[in-house]
Amino acid sequence: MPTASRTCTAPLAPTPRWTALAIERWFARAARELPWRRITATGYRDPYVSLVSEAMLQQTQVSRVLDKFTPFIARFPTVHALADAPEQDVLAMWSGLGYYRRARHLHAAAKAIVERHAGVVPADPVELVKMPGIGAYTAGAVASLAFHVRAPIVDGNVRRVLLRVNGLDVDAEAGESAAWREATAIAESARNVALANEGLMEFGATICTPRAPKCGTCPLRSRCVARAMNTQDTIPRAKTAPARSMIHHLALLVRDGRGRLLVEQRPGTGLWAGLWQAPALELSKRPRSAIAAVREFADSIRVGPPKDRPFMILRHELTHRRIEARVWASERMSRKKPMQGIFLAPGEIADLPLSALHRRILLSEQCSS
DNA sequence: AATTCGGGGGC
DNA sequence: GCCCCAGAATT
Repeated sequence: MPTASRTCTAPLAPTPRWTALAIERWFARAARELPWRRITATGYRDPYVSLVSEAMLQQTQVSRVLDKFTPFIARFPTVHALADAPEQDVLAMWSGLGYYRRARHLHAAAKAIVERHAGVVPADPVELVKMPGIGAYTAGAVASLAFHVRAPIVDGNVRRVLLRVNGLDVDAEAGESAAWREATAIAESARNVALANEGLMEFGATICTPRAPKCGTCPLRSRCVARAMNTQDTIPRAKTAPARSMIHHLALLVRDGRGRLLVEQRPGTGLWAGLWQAPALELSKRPRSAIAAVREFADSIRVGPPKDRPFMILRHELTHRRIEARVWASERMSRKKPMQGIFLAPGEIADLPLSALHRRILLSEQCSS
């Protein structure tokens, strides 16, 4: 028996090869069936489908994307169909997913693929990353998952998994470059890079979760440094949250004689750029008198006076803002000064690109009428 | 390097 | 309430 027993030695981190093979083995058995994972006659998945799903999945959970993905592909089945579609149609199919810039970028990327690559999605991540809305992650994902190119990918899941397995007790930002180095080594040593890459993400989403990771059934636990040192719950370290500003919306619901609702389009930049909504006054402070403000607003857009009280108050939270919307029903429109604007019937409103906030406003008025 | 861009799930 | 999510572009 050795006299110098090792009682408190840090465990040895696994090699990239070991991690890749363990993840591949696990994923081959545990993969969820998702609509964008279907294999075509080529033996690989449709790269256009991969491109759409990866754009939708940016900062968006799988369960959210499931509702929107199939209708989107049905409406725009090919890269040509998407490239030829009006932007408003693309936004309408994206409505409710958030981060609408992604939809515009995806649309622009489809046009670029048609114009510069004869309508064929490139397999080279160096080419992919030149397209609007495609960064290092999405380029690597399309290249590796749809073409089996040995390109690395690091998303929030992969970063967390690799930091934990290697016991790097840092915050997510500090661990970014280390995660890319490790992901590169994994992609290069994997047996099947598509299985290894997608498996790492799935593993992070279902086993090595942000909170309460399932270490008891983890296929990596024999070699996981975080598990051995009981740091799995603190990796990656949290960062301080940004302050949130308050915005007050005073929205008006205006109907014409046929019961249609007035809508306006937001400016081309900033929050909910180019999306449609009920006409609204937006204030950075709570108004001294909301009713006075909304009366003045109604007069300025030439509609009849609002009722005395809002019929609905909605609260909506975004990452950097918190929005309180008070919604007034306006009385009839002024006949003397007929206002100009766009009125839409309920069925037509359903086809507009609307933020979740204004969808709630407009649809609830449709229901209450 | 820090901010902006949505919306919702999970605890 | 807080953190996070198959991130990317802009400042």
